[in-house]
This record gives sequence, structure tokens and C-alpha cells, in this order.
Amino acid sequence: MDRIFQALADATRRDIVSRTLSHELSVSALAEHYAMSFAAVQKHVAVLERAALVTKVRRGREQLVHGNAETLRRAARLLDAYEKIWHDRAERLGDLLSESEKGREQ
Amino acid sequence: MDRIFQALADATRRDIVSRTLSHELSVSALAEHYAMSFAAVQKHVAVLERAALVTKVRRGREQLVHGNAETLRRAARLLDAYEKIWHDRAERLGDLLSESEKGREQ
DNA sequence: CTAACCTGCAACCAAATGGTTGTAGATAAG
DNA sequence: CTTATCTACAACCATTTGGTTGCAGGTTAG
Repeated sequence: MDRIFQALADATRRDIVSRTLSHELSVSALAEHYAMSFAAVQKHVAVLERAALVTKVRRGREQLVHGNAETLRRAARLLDAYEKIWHDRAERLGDLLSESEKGREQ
Repeated sequence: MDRIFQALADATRRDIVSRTLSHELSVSALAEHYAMSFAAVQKHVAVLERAALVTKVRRGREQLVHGNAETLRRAARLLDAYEKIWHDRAERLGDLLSESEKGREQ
């Protein structure tokens, strides 16, 4: 999880993920979109790869990068779980309120 | 967004968020849970605060920290949007397939 | 075969991170 | 009033991060 969120904490890397989710792109094709060296983009891809947010597949002399929706889902589920904690708390407060409402009504 | 994901990329900070989502806790009450100095925990809270994942409210001499579900939701929605990109791609591929199926059937 | 291209990796550098200790200001408790 | 508690903040240190350039290896094109 550390690695997933760490990887997502950079706009360039999030852009790489969003591009490669819809279609594969070679590392150099990706690099054309950003105002930085090829090596820098290569490093970003490596960070995404370690976090399993992206996978590389060799095709001839180039390496095709495609985004990994399953890992994104893992992160999304964790955030949902956090929201659930909050929602449950709110619900308990709500229950307390309706309990006291009931008490007053009875 | 950078700051939100950056803040979530640390297990201690995620734990702080999950604890303070259900009930407020003072900084020193939080610090008791971790094997690090008070100052370190204070820094983690500051990182979460800059990312708006947490808010502090002064009560007397202590500062109560509570998690911010709305910011979590912002991050979750971005991940959902990414998943949607992937899903749409899959759907288009599916459409292409059913198109060619139709073609064959006709 | 040779030249061009795509990639990986190392070395280097500045800035940010995550931790520490120490000091100082408010507030609460006795 | 004095003391203890809670917090903030600065200075310092080691490690990581995000970028660079340069070089070497594998693959395709001519």
C-alpha cells in the first residue's frame, strides 16, 4: 500500500497510469509527452511497476506499458473502507440521536 | 492530489486517519500508539493537515485531531475515474467484438 | 554489416522525507 | 504561584526522491 499511494503521489505518474489504462504505450512513446529526459520517465515507469500499477511487456525492441486496474481497485477499496469507518460512526451518532428522540417521544 | 496521496503513503499516517475518523484524539493521545517520539507523530499530523485529510481543533491545552472523510472521498473518486477509463476501454473492445460477431452473423 | 533506435543502469546532485533532541510558550492542576 | 502537561518549532542527520548525463546492450531497418 505504501508503494501504491507513493506511486500515485506524482502528477506525471498518475498521467502515465491514466494513459496506459486505455491503451499500451512504449516507454519512449510515453516520454514524448513530458518535458523531461527519457531516463526520468523510465524511472517513473519503474516506480509504477514496483507498485504493480503498471506492467511491461516486451515487443521486439520496445517495451509496452499498460496500466493495471486491479491494483487501482485495491487502493480504492482501502479508501472506501476508511469512508465506511466514518459512515458507521455517523450512523451510530444517528442511532444515538434517534434513540434519544424515541426516549423523548415515549 | 499530490499531497493527498503522498500523505496516504505511510502506514502510520493511514492509521492516524483511520483512528481519527471515528473519534477525535489529541496529538499526545495519538502519539501513545506509536513507537516514535511525540515530535515525529506531530509531524505526521502536520502532513495530514496540509493534505486536508485531518483537521485540528483546539480544546484547552490540547489539540483534537479528527479525520476528514470528504478529502478521502476526493481521492477515491479519482481512482474510480481511472477505473472508468479502463472499464470504457474494455467496453469498447467488447463492442468491437460484438460488432464483428454481428458482422459474422449477418 | 552498419546505422539508428529503444531500453536499462550507473553515477551524480539538489531537495524532500522521516526520524531525533532540545527549547520555549500556553494552559491546567495542586 | 509553582509545577506538570500539551503543543509548536528549530536544528540536525541519514535516507529517499526526482531529476540529470553518459554509456552499454539488444533489436530493427537499410
